[in-house]
Amino acid sequence: MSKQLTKETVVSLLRSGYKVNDELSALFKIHGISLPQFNVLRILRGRKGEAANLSTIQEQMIHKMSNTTRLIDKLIEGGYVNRFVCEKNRRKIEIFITKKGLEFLNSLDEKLETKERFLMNNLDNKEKDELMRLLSKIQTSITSENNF
Amino acid sequence: MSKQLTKETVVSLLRSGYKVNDELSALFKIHGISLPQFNVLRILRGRKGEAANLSTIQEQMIHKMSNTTRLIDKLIEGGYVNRFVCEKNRRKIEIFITKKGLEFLNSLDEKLETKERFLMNNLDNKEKDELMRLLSKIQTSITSENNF
DNA sequence: TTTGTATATTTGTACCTACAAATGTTGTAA
DNA sequence: TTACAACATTTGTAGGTACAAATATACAAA
Repeated sequence: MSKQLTKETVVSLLRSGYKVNDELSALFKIHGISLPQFNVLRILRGRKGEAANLSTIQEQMIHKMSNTTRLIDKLIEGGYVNRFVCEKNRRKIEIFITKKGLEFLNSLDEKLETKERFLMNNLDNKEKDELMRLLSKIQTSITSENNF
Repeated sequence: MSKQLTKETVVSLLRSGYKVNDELSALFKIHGISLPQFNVLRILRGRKGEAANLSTIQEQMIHKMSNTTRLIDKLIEGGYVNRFVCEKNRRKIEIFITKKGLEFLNSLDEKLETKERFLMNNLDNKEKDELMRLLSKIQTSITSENNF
C-alpha cells in the first residue's frame, strides 16, 4: 500500500528539514543572529549595493514569515543594515547592508560551508542533484497556486 | 564546483521542509492544534493504551523540543490526554490519550492523508523511495553523535 | 479637491519555543 | 541515616512568530 509510503516520505522530509534548520540555527546563534536574519543579510549582500524593500526581501526569503519588520529591527540594532524611507514611494523602505554587516557575513561564510559540507557529507554530487530534482518536484506541486 | 551544489541542496531541503511544515500546520490549526501537538497525540495512539512518559514522547517526536510539558498542558486543556504521576517512579509521569483524543485524532486521519497525497502528488512510488533513501543518508550523517 | 481603494509597512497581541534554573524524586556511598 | 549525585519534569524568562488591525502613502475616479 502506498498510503504508508507517502506518510513516511512526508515525515522523513519534515525530520530532515527540522534537523538542518536546527543545525544551522545553532551555528548562527553562536554568532548572535538567527537563521532568518542571516538569510536576509545574504539576500542584501546579493543585491550588491542596490536597495531592497521589505516585500522584495520577503519574496526571496527561504522561509516566508509575517514579521520581517521586527527581524530587520534586530539587524539594525546590531548595526548590520540601514533602513531609509524610499523617496520615490514613501510607502516603501530601502534597506542596505552596512560595511559591518558585509564583514560579518563574510566572516561566517567559511563556517557555514563547513557545516553544509558536514550536513551533506554522505551524499555524492549525483545524489545531491537527484535530491534537488525530487525536492523541486515537490515544491512545484505545492506552490501551484491553490491549497484547497 | 560542488561547493555551490552543496549550498543549493541545503537551501532546497530547508525550503521544502518549511513548506511541508507550514502546509501541515495550517491544516491542524483549523482544528485547533499545532503540528507538534498532533504528533504527540499520534505517538500516544500508537501505544495502544500503554502509558508514555515525557522523555519517551520526546524521543519519538519528529521535532525534538524543549517544552513538551507545556505542549501537553494544552492537550490536557483540550481534554485530549490525561496525565498522572507514575506510582512506581514518582519522578515520571504517565500520559494517556483519552477517548475524546482518539476520536479527534481519527477524525483527522483522512484530512491528513489528503494533504499528504497533495504534497507528494508529483512523486511516484519509486521516487518516494529514492527520496527517503537520500534523506535517511543525511539523517545518519548528522545524527552520528557529535556536532563538533 | 475629495473620496475610495490598493499598496507597503508597522504595531498590538497572544502564543510558541529555547534555555537555564528550580523542584522533587530516586538510588547509592559513607 | 545522611549526604550527594543522577534523573524526570516543571517553571521563569526572554525572545521568536503568526495574524489581524492600524497607519501611512499613492493612485485613480468622481
